[in-house]
Amino acid sequence: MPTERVGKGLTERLQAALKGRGQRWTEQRQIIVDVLAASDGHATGAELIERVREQDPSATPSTVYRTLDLLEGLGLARHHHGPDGRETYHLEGTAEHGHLHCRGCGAEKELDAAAAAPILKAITSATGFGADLDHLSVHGLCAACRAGRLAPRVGAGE
Amino acid sequence: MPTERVGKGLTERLQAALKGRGQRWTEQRQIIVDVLAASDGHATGAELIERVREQDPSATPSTVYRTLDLLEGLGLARHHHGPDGRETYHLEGTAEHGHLHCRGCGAEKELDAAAAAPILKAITSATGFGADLDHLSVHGLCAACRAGRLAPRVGAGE
DNA sequence: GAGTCTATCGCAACATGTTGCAATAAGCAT
DNA sequence: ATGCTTATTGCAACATGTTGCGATAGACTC
Repeated sequence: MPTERVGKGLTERLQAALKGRGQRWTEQRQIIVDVLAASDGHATGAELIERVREQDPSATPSTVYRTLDLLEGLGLARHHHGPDGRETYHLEGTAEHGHLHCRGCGAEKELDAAAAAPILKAITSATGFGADLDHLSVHGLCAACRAGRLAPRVGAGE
Repeated sequence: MPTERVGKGLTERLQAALKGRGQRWTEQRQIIVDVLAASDGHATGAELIERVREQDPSATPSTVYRTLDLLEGLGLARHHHGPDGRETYHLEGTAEHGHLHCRGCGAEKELDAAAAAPILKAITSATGFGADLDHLSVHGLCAACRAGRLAPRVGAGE
C-alpha cells in the first residue's frame, strides 16, 4: 500500500531540518526525495532527472541537482563518482559503503563497512589519512576475472 | 636547452607503436604529447586543450580527447578522476601512483607504490579484488586535518 | 611524383553538470 | 486574507566530455 516509499519519517525530518535553517519545503523537493527513495540502489543524475520529470515535466536539471546538493548538505543523501566520472546518488538510508568496479567484467560490487575496516585501517597506517568509505571507489579486477584471465592482455596480435 | 621536454625516446616509441598498428603520426599528436610531457604533474582535459591550442589554435577538443584515449590505449598515458569527477591525465613516465584528497584542507597527495602496497594487500584480502593503483583515489581527512580538527563539525550553530 | 586507401581532423550536435539572473511563490507578519 | 521578504524555480548560457560524419591529408604503391 505504500504510495510513498519514503515513509513519513524522512519527509518530516527533512521539513523540520529545512525550517530550522530558514529554507522551504516544496513540491519538487518532495518529488525528488520520493524518486531517490524509490531508486533504492544508486541512480545517476540523468536518471533521477528523467524520473522526476515523469512526475513533474516542468522540473529542470538545475533544480534537481541543486536539491541533491541540498540533501547532501543535510546529510540525507550522498553521491560518489562511478568509473567514468558520472555521478551516482543514493539516500542516506543505505548503509555507508564503498564501491568496487571490475574492469574485466564490468561488475560493480558494494563494499560494506565490515569488509572495508581492514582497508581503511591500512590506509590510515600507510598515509595518516582517515578515508571516507562513501567516497572510496576501487577500480581493478575482481577475483573471478583475475582467476579467469586466460586471454593474455593486449600484446602483439591485438 | 630542451625545446621539447619529451626527448626523442618517447616520440619515436610512439611513432613505432602507431606504425605497427596501421595508425598515423601527426602534428597534433606530437603537440599533445609535448604538452602532456610539459605538464609533468597532472592536467585536466580542459587545461590540456588550452595548452594545445596555444601551439595550434585549430585543435579541437575532440581531437585532444581522442588522442588522449589513443595514448591510454598504447599505455603511454593514464587518467583518473579527481574529487569532483573531472578527468586528470598524466604521462606514463610518472610512476604508478594513487591519489589522496583531503576534504579538510583540500590538499592532494600522491600515494606511491611502496606506501600503497599494504593497502592493496588489504583490498585483495578483504574483497578478492586486484586494485589498480592508478585508479585509486581516496577521499578523506589527512593526518594534519584530523589532528587539527579543533573546530567542531557542522552541528547546531552552523 | 601521382594515385589510392583510410586514419585522423574539424565541425556540429549531443550528454551531463554548473551557474547567474529575473520571475515565482513559500512562509511569516499583520 | 493581504502583503512582504527572500528562498527556490526555470531559463539560458556555459563548462567539460563524447560521438557521428564528411573533408582532409598521412603513408604506401606504382
